[in-house]
Amino acid sequence: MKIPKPTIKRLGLYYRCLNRFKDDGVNFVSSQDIAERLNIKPSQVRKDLSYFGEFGKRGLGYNVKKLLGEIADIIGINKEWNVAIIGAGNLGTALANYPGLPKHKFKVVAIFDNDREKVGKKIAGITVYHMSDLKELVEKMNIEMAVIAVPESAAQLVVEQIEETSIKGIVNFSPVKLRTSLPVEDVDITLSFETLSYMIINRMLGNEINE
Amino acid sequence: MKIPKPTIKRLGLYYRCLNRFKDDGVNFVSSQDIAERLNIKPSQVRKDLSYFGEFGKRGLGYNVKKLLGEIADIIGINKEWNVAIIGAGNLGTALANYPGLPKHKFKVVAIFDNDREKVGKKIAGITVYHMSDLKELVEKMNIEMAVIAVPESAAQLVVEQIEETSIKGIVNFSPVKLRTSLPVEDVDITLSFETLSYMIINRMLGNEINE
DNA sequence: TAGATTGTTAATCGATTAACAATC
DNA sequence: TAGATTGTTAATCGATTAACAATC
Repeated sequence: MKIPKPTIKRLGLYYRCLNRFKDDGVNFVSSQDIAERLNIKPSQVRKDLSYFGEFGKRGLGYNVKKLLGEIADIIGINKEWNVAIIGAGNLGTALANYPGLPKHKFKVVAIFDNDREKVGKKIAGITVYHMSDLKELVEKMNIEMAVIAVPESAAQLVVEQIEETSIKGIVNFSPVKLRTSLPVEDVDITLSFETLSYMIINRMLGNEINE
Repeated sequence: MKIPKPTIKRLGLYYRCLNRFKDDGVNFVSSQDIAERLNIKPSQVRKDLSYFGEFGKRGLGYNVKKLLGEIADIIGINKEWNVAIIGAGNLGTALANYPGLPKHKFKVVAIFDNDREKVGKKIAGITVYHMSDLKELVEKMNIEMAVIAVPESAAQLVVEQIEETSIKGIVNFSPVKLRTSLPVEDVDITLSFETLSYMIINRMLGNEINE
């Protein structure tokens, strides 16, 4: 079955939201409860979940812990992912230090850079290796995801080096459309600033904006 | 008129793409040329632009420099935006150092933090101030955008402090749905990793994925 | 003029929402 | 059983795409 991309994004949001409920000691939630917190419609929640199975009990709602497990299975965060950061600059350093990643089962196990000066150093306790060792270490360390945190000019080249390895997907922080057959998630920071810029201006002009 | 949100995002992509054409010395491009580079349909490009005016010449295409100017006007990057980063941790530091922001007219002019240890220091040449000075400095420095780069637990509190000032919009790096009437752009890093996780697993399972 | 490409309308596609029978 | 809430279908809404007359 064809699953809408927005549904996948929301699954991540449901997961987070359910964790809050769990922390609050809540055992059962309704689609209504979830929807309220996320500012969406209850039927959206039920529809999204229904793509993957029947997780609720009519009249009762969803068992929080059980649903957390189901969603973790669906999005694949029931296991730990080994991640390599490519680029030991500011962004790479920030991501290596970012506590949100290990907290969510994404473990940065290696950093790669082309600068021999940086190789051998440690960032957030993680060793920086030279790009030429990428293939070897990906196999050895069982790395499945790569983060592209290099300048725009180097991004496509890095992709080609990644494709030589068994890495299965890329989170791309560079503002370039990558040419690759691997799955890519773009995190486009300047685009977010530009969108905000548009929203501010048009709010000031009193124009209508969608969502 | 109601403009689709995806249209705004694409406007930013067109802008980038046109800059590449300009750098290559190209003077006129067709919707086809732009669409090819971005992997979308030419009619999408024309439709997006048509929300805002008639910028092309039939039979000829679009004047690259003129269209760059038009898009800059639309998304509001014909002027420089003064930006404050809230949170002088790793992420805040990375953003302060990120060359993509000033390059795109977003100038980080101040960093704010609650930690007295950090106040007075400089990051990427930008002074770190104490949160209690936010309101005063926002007025003095004419700051219009805030970047939330604080831990999840502090995010909503920061929003309330921002709302006391004349700041007009927020780029939010914390994984929390902010309650505010200001325009917010969320940059949800862990959600991107989770989406990639889903895509990898389902590609391996041979499932269909949308887009 | 002939060829090319726009701007726009209408058709299609996909995602969200309302409604409700099923059932805990 | 009565009340609540699911899972799912059908209706609606919104965004993308194809098609083509207008026109450079």
